[in-house]
Amino acid sequence: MSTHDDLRDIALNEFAVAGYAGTSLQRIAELAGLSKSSVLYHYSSKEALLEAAIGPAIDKMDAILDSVGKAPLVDDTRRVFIEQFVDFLLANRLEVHMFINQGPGLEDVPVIDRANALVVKLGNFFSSTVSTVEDKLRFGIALGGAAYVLSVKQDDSLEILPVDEVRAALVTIVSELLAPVSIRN
Amino acid sequence: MSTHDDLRDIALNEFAVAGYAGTSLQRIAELAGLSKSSVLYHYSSKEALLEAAIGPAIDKMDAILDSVGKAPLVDDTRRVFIEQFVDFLLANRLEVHMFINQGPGLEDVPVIDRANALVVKLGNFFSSTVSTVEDKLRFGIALGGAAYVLSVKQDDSLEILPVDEVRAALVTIVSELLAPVSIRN
DNA sequence: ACAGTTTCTGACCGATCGGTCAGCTACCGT
DNA sequence: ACGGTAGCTGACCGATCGGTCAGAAACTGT
Repeated sequence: MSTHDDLRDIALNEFAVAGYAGTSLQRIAELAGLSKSSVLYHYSSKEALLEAAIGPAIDKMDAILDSVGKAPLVDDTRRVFIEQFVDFLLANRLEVHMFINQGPGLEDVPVIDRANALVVKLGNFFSSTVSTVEDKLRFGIALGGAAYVLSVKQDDSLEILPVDEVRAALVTIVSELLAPVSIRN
Repeated sequence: MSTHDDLRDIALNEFAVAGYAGTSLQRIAELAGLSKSSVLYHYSSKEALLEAAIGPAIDKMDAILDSVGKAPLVDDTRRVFIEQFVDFLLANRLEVHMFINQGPGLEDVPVIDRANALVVKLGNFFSSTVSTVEDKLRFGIALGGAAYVLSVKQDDSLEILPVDEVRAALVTIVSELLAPVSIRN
């Protein structure tokens, strides 16, 4: 893998675990075995590094939302979307954990604005069909809960578990959480 | 309210939204209408401020866990514990959100070690009865999801909702997530 | 062998960080 | 009226922050 991509991966990992503000360019440089100057050669600023770290994931999720369209979630459409959603979470767990938990408090950063807009978009997507207090909470718990459980995955014994099993369990749980009232009983 | 308590509340709020590393003593001082020196008069260090902000909540949750004892969660015991748990989350949403999401990455800070130990203790508490992959995920989603949804509560329209309704919905959802397999069907 | 480009570096910059300290101000009991 | 203490402040400290810049080093095609 190229030095450029190495830096992006290292930065993403550090941003997710220590926070954007809590991660220094010096620290990233040390982890990459480079000098701070070299990091700034590959990325013109700390913000550019953040953009490279979480920007693509935001674009991907945006694409998923657009492809599903504005149609209400019923039957197969709902099941397919949830599977896409879970796959996205599995492939981009650190990114999601980042802009879920650091989105507020990092305002005035362009890429963070996109991230926050994405979360709002996700919320509107679900609340288009339901909007009771409980259903709002259900959506938030599914999103924040999945992001959390996948972000600490590496610390627990969960890391060595087969991905397929985790995916299946996640689909089950998220489906249960997001099931419309008409189906829930 | 006293200046001392004011500072603790302001710090907790800023730590939760901007992160511990992302919050400067200068910022806290400005929000309190004081100088940085005054902040350090009331609290001897930034770490002491963190301890005051989240320490009490950790002690409270510890007490709850101890009072329930090591008995497996069955029948009424389980229901009572979940209600206590939800009430704790509602009363300490910022604290929980903090040491859930900033626990890793803030090592070497004494009070954070206590927080991390608490999360592990919580995990063991639930996995004493069940330990399948799905059940581990269910616990994590309930904990991380509830912490997330309550921490962003203020941004959404959720803020003005009656507390009772939120509490009831949370109890329902958490119970559903943490229900043992024998009950789930 | 040489010129050109990419990669990388140390020295340096102003700003801000957490924290110390001497001293100012305001209120309190006597 | 006065000494003591609690609250608060600006000046200052060394360290670290993100970022700039001139140039060394390494690799390229010819």
